[in-house]
Formats: sequence, C-alpha cells, structure tokens
Amino acid sequence: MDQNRDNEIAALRAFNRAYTARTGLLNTHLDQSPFSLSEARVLYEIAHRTDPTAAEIGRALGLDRAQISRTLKRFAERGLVETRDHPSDARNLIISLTSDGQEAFAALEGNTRAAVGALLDGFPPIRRARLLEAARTISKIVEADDEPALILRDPEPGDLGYILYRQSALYAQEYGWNGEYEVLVTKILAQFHQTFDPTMEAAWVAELDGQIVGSIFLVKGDTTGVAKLRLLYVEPDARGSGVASKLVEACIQRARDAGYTRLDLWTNSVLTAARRIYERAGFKLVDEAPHHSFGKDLVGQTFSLNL
Amino acid sequence: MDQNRDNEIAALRAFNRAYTARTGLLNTHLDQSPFSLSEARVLYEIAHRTDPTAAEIGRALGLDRAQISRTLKRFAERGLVETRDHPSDARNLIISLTSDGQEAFAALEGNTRAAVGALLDGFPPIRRARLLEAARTISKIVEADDEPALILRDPEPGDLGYILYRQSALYAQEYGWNGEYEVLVTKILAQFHQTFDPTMEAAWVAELDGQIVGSIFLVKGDTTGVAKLRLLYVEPDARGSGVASKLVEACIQRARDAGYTRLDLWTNSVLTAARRIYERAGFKLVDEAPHHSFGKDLVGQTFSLNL
DNA sequence: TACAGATCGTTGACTGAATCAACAAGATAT
DNA sequence: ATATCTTGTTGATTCAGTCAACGATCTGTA
Repeated sequence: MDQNRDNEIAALRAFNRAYTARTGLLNTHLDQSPFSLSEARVLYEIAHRTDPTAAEIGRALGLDRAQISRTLKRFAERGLVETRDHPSDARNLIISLTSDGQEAFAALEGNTRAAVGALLDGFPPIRRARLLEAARTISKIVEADDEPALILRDPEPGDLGYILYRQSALYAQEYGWNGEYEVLVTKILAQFHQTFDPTMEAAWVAELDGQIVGSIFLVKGDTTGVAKLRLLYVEPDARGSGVASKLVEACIQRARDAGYTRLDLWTNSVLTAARRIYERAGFKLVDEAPHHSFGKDLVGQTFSLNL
Repeated sequence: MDQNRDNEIAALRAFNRAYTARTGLLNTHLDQSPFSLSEARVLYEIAHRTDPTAAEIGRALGLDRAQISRTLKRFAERGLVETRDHPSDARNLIISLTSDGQEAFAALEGNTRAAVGALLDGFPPIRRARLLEAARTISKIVEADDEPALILRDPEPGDLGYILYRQSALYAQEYGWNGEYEVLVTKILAQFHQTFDPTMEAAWVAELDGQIVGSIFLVKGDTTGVAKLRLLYVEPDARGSGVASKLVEACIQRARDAGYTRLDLWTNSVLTAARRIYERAGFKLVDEAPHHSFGKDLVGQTFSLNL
C-alpha cells in the first residue's frame, strides 16, 4: 500500500501545481488594482475583523510582524487606515479603515468578485458545479478542527438507493460480482419497503463526518422469533474505525428489544473482514454451501446468534 | 439566482483563502531547504522536461524572463545547471541539470513528498479520502481542455441504485416528496430486473463529463404493442443542455425498433419542465387525475405517443 | 533578398515580500 | 521585584515580481 500513499502524495502535489498554475488569476494581484495580493489579504482581514491588532492579522495570515508593520505604514500614508490605542493593553494598536479605506476595499472586493465570477463563467455548468462542490469539500476539511463524528440514523429518502448503489459498485469493484447482486439487493429492498413492520424491523445508515459510509438491516425471518441481519457494508475508506461493529451492535440490540430469540445472517466466505466482525459479536457459523451467483463461484455461509 | 452566483463566488474565494492559509506548508519553501518556492518550481520544470529552454519554463510557470534568467544564473553559480546551445535556434539555450543538480533535486523531491505525506497524515482517513477525491476532481476540471461529452450507455452494476438515490433525493428536495416515491421507484426497478426482456425493454444512463446526470427506462406496458417510458430524470446541474431530449429520443427510437405501436408515460403536473420535453417529442396528454401520493396532493398525467 | 516584426536571453532599476535580528515599551507569572 | 513574553518598529538582506531597454537571432512577407 506504499504505492497507494505515493499516489496520494502525487495527487495532492498535482492538484497544487494545477491550482497555482491555472488560477493564478486568484492568486496574482489584479492587473488594475492598486493593491498587491499580500496587501489585499491584509486589507481583507482588517475589514472582516472587529478591532483587530497588527499581531492578530499577522497570525491570521501567517505573516511576519515586520511585514505587517510596513504594510500598515504604507496604508496609513495612503490614508486608508488609522490606528487608535488599545483600551487595556498599551502595547497594541487597534487598526481600522478610514472612509477612504472602506471605499478602496469595496472597490477591491467588487473587482475580485468579478474576476472570480469570470473564472467560474469559463467552466461549463456541469464542471462548475462539480468544481464548487469539490472546493466546498476541501474548505470544510481543511478548516475542520473537530474529529469526524460517527452517527447511526434512520434512512431518509434516497438513502436506500445510495446503499444499493454503493454495495453493487463496491462488490463489483472488489470481487468482480456482476449485476445479479444488484438484482438481489433491489429485491431485498423492495420487499423491505413493501412488508415493513416498524415494531419488528429496522434499518440504519452510518454517517461518518456527514457522509454515508455503511448500513445494516434488521428484517423478519421465515420462522417466528427469528430475525435476519442483512446488507451490512462499510465503505473502504471508513473501515477499521469500528463502523461495522457499531452497526452490528445496534442491530443485535434492536433484535433483542423486539423480542426475537435468534438472529441469522447469510454472507459469503470471500468477505473475510465481515466474518471477523460477526464472530466477534458472538455469531456462530451454522451452515456452509457452495453456490454460483453474481458471476462467481462462491461459498455461502449462514451465521447465527442466539439472543 | 444572482444570490446563487454570489454564493458560488464566495465559496470559491473561501476555498482559496482556506487553501492558501492552512496549506502554507505546500506553498512555503520548506524550512531546511536550500531552495525557495519559486526556485523549487523552476527546478521541477527543468527536471521534468526534455531539453527545456528558459522561455519555455517561464511560460509554463507564468514567470518573467528576467526572473528566470536570474534564477538560472544563481543555479549555475551553485553548479546545479549547465546550458548548451540549441542546435537549430541560436537564440535559445538548452538547460540541463548537472549531476549535483540532479542530486539536489532528488533531495528536494524527497523532502517535499515527506512534507505532503505528513500533511495528509494529519487528516483522519475518511477526510483524507474525500480531500484527495476533491483534489483530483479539481485537477481534472482545471486541466481539462475539451468540452464535456454526453454519452448514453447501458447501466452498470450500481447505476440503478444511483438512479434510485438521485431521483428520491432530488424529488424530496425539490418537491418535498416523502419516502413513498422511493418505494415506488424501488418496486419499478425490482420488477424491471425480474421481468427484463432485452428485446423489448431497455434502460439508459446519461453521462456528462464522466458523471451520471440522468436516466430513462423503456418497459413493456400492460397491453400488447404498448410500451411505457419510465423514470426519466436529469440532474439540475445538467439541465438545459438537451440531456432529457436525447434520452427521450433514444427511448422513442428503441420503442419503434422493437415494434411497439404506442408509447405511454405517467408523470405529475408539477414536473413542468418534463412536460415540455414530452410535448416537444410529440406526446399528447390523454388523461389527468388528482391523487395523493408521496405526501403531497398531486395531479397525475398520462401522455401518449403513437409510434 | 531585404527588412519589419517577433522572440530569446541578459541587464538595470525599482517596489514589495519574506526573513532575521535588535530594541523599547508594556504585560504577565511566580 | 524580576525574569520572561508580547507588541510594534526599524535596519538589513535576499529574493520575487515587474517594466524597460538592448543585442542577437529567427520568421514571414513584400
């Protein structure tokens, strides 16, 4: 997997190159603007903060105190900013825009927005939409200061389709399963919908950091008192952080609460990671049979847990 | 929708700020490195091109000839690069790395990769994966020099699930429809799977720029000789570029080829954009009836086209 | 063939960016 | 009370970025 890491590093570097090269528009100082990029950033920070000090701005932008000092000096000479004493700390100076400064900043903002708008207009709508979505994703991730939170919740409209999509695509990609598996899951979902009994059945969607990364279903079995666990899956990127165990746990708990005496599940031997999770949860292998499905020769396994 | 444009511009600017602020690691010259960011970029270009000239590198990086000249002069003084005459154009000098230069570049590359790797390690796996996917998306879009291509193709494993997901989520978002709609679509898909007749039925997925943006289904109707058009949808971001018309066209054509004499479809009056597409394709409204479904009071419409 | 116009690399000149070091004034901890 | 930080300023230096000018060379066209 070192190969993979190299690929990831290369991808981020390629992104960095592509971004700095092609969107120099965003980073270079606007041609007709009286402000350099660095000056524009300082101005932006002054305008968007309440009673900022030079040190504060320097920290926000990662700039040296010396540079801030000189930049502010130039701004003051041009009549754009003024300073007043800090009420409680005489080392600080509070910076504010003069009316000329506000005017200059407003003009700069207008030009910048126009330039960014023109940049966006250069992309076809479908790419613009994807570009913005990706940009929002990166912003969020880069700015996040919390840990990704895992939550289990009821499915919302669209979620079952998403699960069908991910499971089918994933098993096609990882194990080469063909469309038959999608057929099977579609049937299961249709039946789940049609005969849904909220007191005895349930479905969970696992969200990690706001994104669906797994699911599990609890449905009535063929025999009274016996429930089935179905359609457990976890996204590759989210594996190894206990998502599957939490899903299985929730399912078992609900099965107990609903009064079932046994929980069965059917899986395939190639899904080795899943097997470990089932066994850790107390499931025992009770039956094993080869079958040809999904375009492959497989060994089906039935696991069972007495509740 | 000017509001929306402002949001888009703000989003891209926020992204730019976040990216330049937090990943200064990527943009700032590495602390222990003997090369500035600008020097590193020039070195990178020299190493990755065959027989580059100064002007070529300047164009690639958007740098001034004067700056390239001085940078190369410093490199030459440090014994990192050497120049030889261009065989056919005496104005050019061909630049190459000396063995010392290659060594220095290799060291720089190693350090850069390590720094980027460390940056990536700072993100939880799920975010790292999403960050990289977003970065790849942006790279591709920014570097693309072709127009987005629209293709219609057969569904692959996972695609029907994706369609279920998008339709359910979309109509929930746009019209407030509840889970009932998802149930309906799931049933349709399950039945499509179960009774699929490849000579008389078909499904298409529309891909724009490599992404699924719509679908349409042709299925047998209740009466012999009558086909049904079902589950037409197009992503909001892809609307207005003829995707829906192309899907409907493909569906009608196949219905004709399969020997059907009539093509019916059922839709709802709130889907006004769809109605225009159907009418433009020659469909006539033959029936209209109010119904309460998907959590809303709706007016169902049956359209029909004689083939 | 001759020549205008463009390209290439170099140099000078200048402003600003970035960084390091030193300093005085003021705040803070113990 | 004193050592230790923090804030803002200034000096010094190197490099980035930009404009202008220059000589050498190439290219297209009259």
